[in-house]
Amino acid sequence: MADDEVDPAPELDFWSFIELAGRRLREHGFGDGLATQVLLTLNRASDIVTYDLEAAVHRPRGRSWSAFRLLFVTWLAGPLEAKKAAELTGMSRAAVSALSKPLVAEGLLRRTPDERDRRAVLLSLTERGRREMAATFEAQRRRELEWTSVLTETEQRILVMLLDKLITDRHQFDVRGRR
Amino acid sequence: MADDEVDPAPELDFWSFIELAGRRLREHGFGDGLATQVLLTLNRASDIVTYDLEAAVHRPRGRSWSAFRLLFVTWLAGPLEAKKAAELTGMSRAAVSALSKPLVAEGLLRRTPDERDRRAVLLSLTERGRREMAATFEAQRRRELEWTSVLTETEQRILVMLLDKLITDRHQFDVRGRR
DNA sequence: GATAGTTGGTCAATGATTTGACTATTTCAC
DNA sequence: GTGAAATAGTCAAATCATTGACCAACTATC
Repeated sequence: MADDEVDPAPELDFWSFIELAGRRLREHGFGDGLATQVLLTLNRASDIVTYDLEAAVHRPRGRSWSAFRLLFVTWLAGPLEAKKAAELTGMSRAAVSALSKPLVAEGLLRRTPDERDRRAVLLSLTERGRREMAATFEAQRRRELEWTSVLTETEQRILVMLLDKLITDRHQFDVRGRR
Repeated sequence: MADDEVDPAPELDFWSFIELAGRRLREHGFGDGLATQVLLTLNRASDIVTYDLEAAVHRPRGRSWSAFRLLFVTWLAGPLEAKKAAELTGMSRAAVSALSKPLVAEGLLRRTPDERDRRAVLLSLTERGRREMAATFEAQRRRELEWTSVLTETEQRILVMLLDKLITDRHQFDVRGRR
């Protein structure tokens, strides 16, 4: 039966796949596939950029992407509870706990008991941590600018606005996610 | 009270953090932080949506997000080499190998040796696999529509266009990423 | 103010994915 | 053709993050 042999599509990369997918979904009666295309492209773009930043900026400096995120929010949001750091970075409290251990040992991060709530721990950067973050962020920023420079400033603002809109209005339907 | 330290920012969530970050980066002399904001928002949006789709659609059906992605590309791109499936889904060949094992055992996926290249294996869906994917994708599609319905069709097309632009032109600088 | 329930952080176990080594095959150069 | 280099898939080891259990501390209610 000739249902199985779809033509091998000689040069099938991610982009032609998206097109192919749209066509097939339409054949299967699944509408125009625009929503699928939006989310597929969103995920792919995020993965590619993140992978690049990690590989180009952070791994060479001996840091994981997650460690960078933790240092980054601590750098900018001042002394904050581990719980808050977990929320802002989008990781679990356990992950923050595990990640912070070596960073404290290396002298980048400080953990001070919270006066007001003795269960909690406040995270802040040491002077050394601040210096490293300033340097690391400068490198990351350069890379970010390379990525975003293919868009005009207006396009960048529109992009942010559309992404904001996409995830800010999500309370319309059941939200059980962790953030 | 004189909070000589950084004020604890009572209601600090991801969105106010983005604003705070912009302000702080400006203070530190790092420009307007627009590039940072673009990429931060991109990652966050992708994470939130993906997490939701996995939790709402796939985990309840006993599938991981990765397994779904593998089945999805196999469904739409017909019989394809494991290598190609890895490229399209953005995972490693080893991951495809590992993921496909239980799917074959469950009778959703078929692995047939490639006639032309006896090193390679062709992945395709069984009849049962096709039925499951049709049902699963219908559920995923409904969820996708809920997400994207806060944007007009034009906005969705612009979003895709901007994301395409962001990652298509990346060959300007060193690309060593895996895709 | 005692007690029940909640919350913050940590630990152990689990699951998932990557990298690198290895085998089998193919491709290329001569 | 023959041998060297490259490639597809798999396996083992290592990495990393999540969940759930747990303890300590806080909060609310009686």
